[in-house]
Amino acid sequence: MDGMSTTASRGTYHHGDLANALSSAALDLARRGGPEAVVLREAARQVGVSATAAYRHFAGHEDLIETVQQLCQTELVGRMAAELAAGVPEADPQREALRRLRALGRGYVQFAQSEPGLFRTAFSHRDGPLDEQWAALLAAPGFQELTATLDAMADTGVLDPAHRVGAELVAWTGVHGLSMLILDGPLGALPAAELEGVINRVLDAITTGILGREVMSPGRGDGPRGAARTRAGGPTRRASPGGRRK
Amino acid sequence: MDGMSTTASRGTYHHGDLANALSSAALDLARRGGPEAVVLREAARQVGVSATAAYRHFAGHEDLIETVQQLCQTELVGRMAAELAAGVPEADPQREALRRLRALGRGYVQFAQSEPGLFRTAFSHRDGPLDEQWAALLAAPGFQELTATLDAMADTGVLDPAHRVGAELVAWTGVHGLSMLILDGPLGALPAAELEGVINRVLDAITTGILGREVMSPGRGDGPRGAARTRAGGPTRRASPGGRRK
DNA sequence: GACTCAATGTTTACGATGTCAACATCGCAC
DNA sequence: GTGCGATGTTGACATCGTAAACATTGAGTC
Repeated sequence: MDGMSTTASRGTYHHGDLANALSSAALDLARRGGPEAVVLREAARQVGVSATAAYRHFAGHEDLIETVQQLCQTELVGRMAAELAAGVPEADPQREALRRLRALGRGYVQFAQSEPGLFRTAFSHRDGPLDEQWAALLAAPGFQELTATLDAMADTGVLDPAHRVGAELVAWTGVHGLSMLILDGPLGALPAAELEGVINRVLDAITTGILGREVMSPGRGDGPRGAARTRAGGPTRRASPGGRRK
Repeated sequence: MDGMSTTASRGTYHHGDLANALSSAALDLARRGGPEAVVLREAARQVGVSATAAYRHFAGHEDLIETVQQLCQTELVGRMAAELAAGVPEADPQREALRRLRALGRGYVQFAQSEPGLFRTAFSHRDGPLDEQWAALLAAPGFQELTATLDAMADTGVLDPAHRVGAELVAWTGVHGLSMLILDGPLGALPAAELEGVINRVLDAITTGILGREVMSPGRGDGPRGAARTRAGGPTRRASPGGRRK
C-alpha cells in the first residue's frame, strides 16, 4: 500500500509523496506509543524532511493526528472483518448469526490487545465535528457486518425484533469497555489465561444482553416483567460523509 | 476538603500546603480539559508559585498527573455511592438489589457525562505498576457496593450463582464502554433525549447480560441449547489483581 | 528552449512545556 | 543564637508546535 514511504533519505528536493509518507510514519509512532507518541517533528524526522514541511500537507499537528486516527479506525474494522472471515460458517442460520456476532466482538478485542497503540489512537479524544470523525468507521465493512449480523439474528428468530433496536450499541459498548479496561484499566494486570476467561465471560454476557430476556427473575412468577423500559431510539443517524479539507 | 488552596497570592516565602494546593489546581485543570490539560507549570502558576517548586512535592509531571488520577477515581466512586443513596429502597429484596445495580451504573455514566474531564483523567493511560493505580479504586465504597449488590442478587435468587462469577466485570465493562463512547466516541453526537434512551437500553442489557439466561433462542424447541458455548465459568477467578507492590 | 509561477521544502525564530542545577529563604532542633 | 534540612526561586536547556521569510523545483506557455 506504500512504496517505500518512511525512513527514506532521498536526494531529490521534492519528496513526491510526503503526505502519505508522513501519515505512515505517524501511524507507526501511534502503533508504538499511542496518540501522545504521534509527534509531528518526529514523523518529519523519520521521513527525512524538515518539520515545517508537514504544514504543506496538514493544517497542523491536530490534522495529522486526525488522519492517523482514521487509519487506526480502518485497521480496527479490518481486524473485525478478518476475524469474521477466519471462522468456519455454521450450517444453522441461527448459530451462524451468533457465531458472526462473537467473531466481530473477538476481532474488536483482539485488535485492542494486539495493537494497543493503534486502538487508543483510534478512540483518542478529538475536538472536531463528530460526524466527520466517525462517519467512516460506522460505514466501514466491519461495522456494517455487525448490523447485518444483528438483522440476521432478528430474521432467523434468535433475536426478538423488539430487542433489535439499539442492539449494535449494546454490542459495541460491551466490547469497547472490555477493550478499554484491558488497555487502560485494571484488567491489564490479569494473567493471560485469566483474562481469556474474562473476555469469554463478557462476550457471553453481551450476547445475552442483546437477546434481552425479561429483567426480573424469570424463575418466579411474581416479578412484574416491565422493569426494563426499553425505549431506545434509532441511534446514530448516519453521518453525511462531508469531505472537508483545509 | 481544602482550605483555600488554589489561586492564593501569598506573602510568605513558604506556602505551607503546596502539595495539596498543586493537586487541587491540577484537578481543576483536569476537570476543564482532561488529562492533557494537566500541565505542571500552569498548576504552579495558579497556586502562585514557581514551576520548579512542584518538584519538591512531586517527582515530576507524571507523578502529579498520577495523583490527579487518583483524585478523579475517588470522585467517580463518590458519585456512584451518591447515586445509590439518592434512590428510594424497594421493599422486595430482589428488586432492591436490581435497583442498586442500576443506580451504580447510572452513577458511573452520569459522572462521565457531568465531569468528562475528570472521567477521562481517571482512566487515562499510565505506565506505572497497575496494582498501585487501581487498588484504591477497587477497594473504594462505590465498587465494594457493586460486589455487595451482586452478592445480594445471588443470595436473593435473582441471580443464578453459576452466573455470579465475573459479574462485576460484565457490569463494569458495560458502563465503561458506554461512558467512553459518549465522551470520546460517536455517541456524543446524539441529542440528549436519544442518548437517554440508549443509556437505558444498555443498562437493561447489562442487567440481562449478568443474569445470563441461556443464549440460544428459548422460544423454539429446535435450537440445540449450547449454540453459544457458555463456558464462561472457566478461570474467571474474581477480577481483583493481586496486590504486588513495587 | 527560456520564463513564469504555484507547489513544495528549508531555515530561522518564538512561545510553551518539562526538567535540571545553583542559589535563596525559612523554620525548627540543638 | 546557630545550623541545617526543607521548601521556593532564578536561570538555563532540550523539545515541541507553529509562523514568516526564503529556496527549489516541475509544469506549462510563449
